[in-house]
Amino acid sequence: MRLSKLFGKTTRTAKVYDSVNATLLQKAGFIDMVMAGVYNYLPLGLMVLTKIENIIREEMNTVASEVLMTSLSPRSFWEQTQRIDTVDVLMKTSPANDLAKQKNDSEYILNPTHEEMVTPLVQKFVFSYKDLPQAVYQIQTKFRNEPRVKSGLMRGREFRMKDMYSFHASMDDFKAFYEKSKEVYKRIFDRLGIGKETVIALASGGAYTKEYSHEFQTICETGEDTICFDEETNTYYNKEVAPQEKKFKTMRAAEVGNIFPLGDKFTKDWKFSYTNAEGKEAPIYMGSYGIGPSRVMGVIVEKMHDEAGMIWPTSIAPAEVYLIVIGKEADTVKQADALYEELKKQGKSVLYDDRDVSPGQKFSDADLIGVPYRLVVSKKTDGKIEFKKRTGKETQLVSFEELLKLI
RNA sequence: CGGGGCAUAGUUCAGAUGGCUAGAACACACGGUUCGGAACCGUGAGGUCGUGGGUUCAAGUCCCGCUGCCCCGACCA
Repeated sequence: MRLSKLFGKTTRTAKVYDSVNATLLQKAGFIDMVMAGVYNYLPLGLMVLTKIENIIREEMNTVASEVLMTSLSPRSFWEQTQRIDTVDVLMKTSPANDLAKQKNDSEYILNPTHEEMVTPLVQKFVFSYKDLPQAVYQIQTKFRNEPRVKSGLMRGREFRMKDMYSFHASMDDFKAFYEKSKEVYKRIFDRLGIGKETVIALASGGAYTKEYSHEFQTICETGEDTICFDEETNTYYNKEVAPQEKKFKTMRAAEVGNIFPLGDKFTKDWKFSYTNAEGKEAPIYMGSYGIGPSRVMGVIVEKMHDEAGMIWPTSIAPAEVYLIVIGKEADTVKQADALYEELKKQGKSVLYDDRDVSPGQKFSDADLIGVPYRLVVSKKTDGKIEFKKRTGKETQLVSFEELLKLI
């Protein structure tokens, strides 16, 4: 798309935050803070978020069905599982006025997670062993009233989450699916460009199971978690559950995903069971599997940037190439316009910097926005195209055919 | 939830010890010059200094409450 037509702008006077992702994403016009931990996504930021979510979606579709559940839930659902008072990040609505108060109890929950929603939903369609297993997922906005938000997109009060829930007729079936989900998650993080630095760490399984849960932790200096690596057993632990030994190598990491066994906690609360092949009632076992796309976006900025700006992996960059035109001579503009159209025809996504601003600003913004390849067309390139990688220093003059081989 | 800091133009900020007819840069508008690393010159528009009280001849500046934001810690199915 043409930058002259794109809503949003880079700015020189952005506030410098402690976290790089909050600073750079706002400076580059990807996001806009509304209040602590709550951000608008502007076009460039939404492009990245959408690409992240689509990669997750493609991989999740291999093991589950996508649904979209509501953001609001009735208070009674949370009373059913007795989490109305124990989950302290719950955001509750207050009655709008006295009239609303008369009509109903007027208090709703803005869902921080969806076990309370998905269990009764699946219960409506599953009765027999023939209906199991089931796995559904959604990608949606979640609300958590965190006592302290911090670090830009890495911990907010409103954030994006992919959450999957699986339902099984037996523990064995659950375990097999749980292992399979790990493989799916690995593929997702590989495609997002952080696979090599993302490890699986054992973590607390929470209140409903004695087993460990598994966190997908991306090694990151500015992450909130500390993980420990046991070289003998080749195992990572979240520090919270690491055995009390001092032999571990510890490092900082950011939790980008978490999968955990739920046992029959929720299915029991909802009296959700099935009829087995012998005609007898049997318990249903559940698992829950999360990835935070907005947090992933923040973590990737934390890990991949330099003093000039962000450096996006190709798979989630807002575009593949950043095309700069310098000068207003008819020939130059014509060549740049034609190149833009040709690249689009070839299926390339292009940010075309056709703005009436100085060359210096275009170069600077290209680095800040951080798409993988930069192209320049000017009087100096003399009918050819200057090519440069965001991560490289040297430029080269190429023809259109040569360019297609490079990108 | 504890501790520290901050709140002034669209944005980022400067305004010691009270004297303000409140400034700068960036952004914006107009004119001109310029076109390979956030160009330059000129002109202009833009503010009830977060909010409610208080002290004072006088409050952006001092005191108290409230609200919001940033940072540290606790917390984080």
